[in-house]
Amino acid sequence: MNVSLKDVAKLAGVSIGTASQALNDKPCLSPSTKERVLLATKKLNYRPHAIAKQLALQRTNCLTCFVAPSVKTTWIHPSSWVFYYPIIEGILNKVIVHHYKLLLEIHTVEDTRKEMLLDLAREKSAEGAFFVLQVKDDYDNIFTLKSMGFPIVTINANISEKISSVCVENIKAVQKSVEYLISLGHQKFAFISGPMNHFNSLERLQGYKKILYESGLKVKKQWIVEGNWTIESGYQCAGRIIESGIPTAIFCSNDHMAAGAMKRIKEAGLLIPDDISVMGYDDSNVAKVTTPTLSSVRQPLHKVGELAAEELIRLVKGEKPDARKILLEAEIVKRESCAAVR
Amino acid sequence: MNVSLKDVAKLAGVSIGTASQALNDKPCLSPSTKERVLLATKKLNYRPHAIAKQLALQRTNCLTCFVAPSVKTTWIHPSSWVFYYPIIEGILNKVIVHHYKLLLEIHTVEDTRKEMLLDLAREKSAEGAFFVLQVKDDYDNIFTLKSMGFPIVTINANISEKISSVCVENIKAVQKSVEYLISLGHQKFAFISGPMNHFNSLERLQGYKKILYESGLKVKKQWIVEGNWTIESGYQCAGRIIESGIPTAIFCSNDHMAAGAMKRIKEAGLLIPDDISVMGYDDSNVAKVTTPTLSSVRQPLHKVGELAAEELIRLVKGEKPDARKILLEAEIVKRESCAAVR
DNA sequence: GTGAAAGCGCTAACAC
DNA sequence: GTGTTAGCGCTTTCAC
Repeated sequence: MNVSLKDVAKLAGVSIGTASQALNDKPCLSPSTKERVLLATKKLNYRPHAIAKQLALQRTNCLTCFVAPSVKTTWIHPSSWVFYYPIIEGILNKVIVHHYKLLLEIHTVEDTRKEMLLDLAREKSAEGAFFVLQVKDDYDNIFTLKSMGFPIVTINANISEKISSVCVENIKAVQKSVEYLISLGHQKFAFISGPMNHFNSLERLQGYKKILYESGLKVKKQWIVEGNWTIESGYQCAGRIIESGIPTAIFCSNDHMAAGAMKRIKEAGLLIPDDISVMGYDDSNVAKVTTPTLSSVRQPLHKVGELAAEELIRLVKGEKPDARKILLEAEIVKRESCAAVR
Repeated sequence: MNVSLKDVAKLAGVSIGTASQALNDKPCLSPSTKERVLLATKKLNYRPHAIAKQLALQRTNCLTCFVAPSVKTTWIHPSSWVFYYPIIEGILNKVIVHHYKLLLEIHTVEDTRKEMLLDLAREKSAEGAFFVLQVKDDYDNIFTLKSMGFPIVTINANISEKISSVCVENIKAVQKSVEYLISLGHQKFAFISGPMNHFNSLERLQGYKKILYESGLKVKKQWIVEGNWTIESGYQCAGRIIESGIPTAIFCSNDHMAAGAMKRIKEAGLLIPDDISVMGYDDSNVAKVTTPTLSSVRQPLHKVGELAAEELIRLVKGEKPDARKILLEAEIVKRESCAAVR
């Protein structure tokens, strides 16, 4: 049933070693025998046994993408998919042109602390790994993995100078957003954050504080509230903000929370953008269907995945294994939810 | 650097064969030697070389998920992610408990027609494959793959009696939705479809026609229009419907098109649900943030993935390789966009 | 119980 | 140019 190199060699009337050379385009082979082997290959519909080849060559042509959401009690929330999926797609897009395959693993953050993680390097089933990180945590095992010589690229977080990473400049993006709102005359800002242990949340908040400070505007503590990325939490957060007075603009750390906030704002009898401007983040489809449509921040997530893939493949191939810190810029997408302050 | 079984054996003072037995819990081994081997394993931080093991055992513990979107000119559209992602997550969830790994591949439909597809069986790097199918097409290569004895489960399409599949009952779901609308007094229905070469589109349309026919309502041809799943296309389609008169209810084949349709309806000065009720499909986040919120159809996509994984693993293990056709039921999620006809 | 040896399917170094 | 052979790291059969 299964045709092996031996069968091909026999049919072509050559030795198995010669057959191997013919298939791998080695020089020093008479064109005629090469042709005979290739013909036999066709006839028998032969395809090399991937595993045997991997063992002989000591390379698997396989990378793994390790997605570590926050606590994975049940399923990853849709507000996170919109973040993960384009990245994975970008990775896949590049990985395939370099003839690599991609394993996908979704684990909890806790799992990265387990001994298991080091098996990635010891089992040798993948040649390198992407870590899509969300939660600020102790990533000692990833450092260890790296120090074992295992090629790694972290995505959405730079956890060490020695480990390559690809991220979007959250801080800058938020600064640009707030600057845009300031240019519309806004001075009273509120901020709805994601969970405070998430890289993205922390950086976005940092950017927010920074630009407000630099612009000489005061940061009102009651107007910084923490949600959990969901629509519902956005709704709650907006409620808490309103209790402490009415800002003229609310920056939300993602579109889902922004949508929830908009609902709450409307229920309070306030108009968007007339009374309050709202800004989201992610430029997801949600931003396009709210009423009014939501201004947001578009991150080049496909590009993040593509660059991460190119970087990891570079590391795997062993070219100058110096770590790179790749930063991409996001862009503001202006829609109806932001307007000049009255 | 790399510790192999040989090193473990040497440290434990046994032969390599014995070491292997100890690690694999074979009987007929004195507890004392077994313990010595295990101790050496710990000391050396040994982990078996995955590829070598695979070659010896002739099994890879690896499955592949082949996602075949329609034409993949650029990137998969967000309206499709909301469909793919939960399925993949469900697969992953089950696959991992059976100690399998998952390869992810995204290709075009055309790719499934290429000889390359058969390499899946010949290269032996994966033991089985999921095919997430969207487009009605000629899937001869998948049949061939199956006939080569390669375990396969198709998702979202049943392309052969002989190939196991897991699907959601589109027809029934649409029937339930329309029945719900009929119970609200609606009689004048319009239908916004996805691309007519997509399995889901065809089945949903079929369900629509069936229930209207069975209910003695007439199917107005101008009120069946084809979109492409996007918000924009929903907007266009609604426009075309309105040109031929005003129905009291519009069924949309996904939430994104429904959101687009709602926008167009409002622009025409009509009220939702007062003048027109709108129903979506997918129960995505989009449905929760439109104004009014959108009634929709929730598919158990995680479950689809989980069942597909269990089925494929069953096939891989060779238990009764008879094909199964697994059908799951969707449920209606009632929100504000549907109301009794005035 | 344990060790020796063959074999999984391929590549690569080295004779001829 | 081509064939032979020794691995790659593991499992498993079969003597001892």
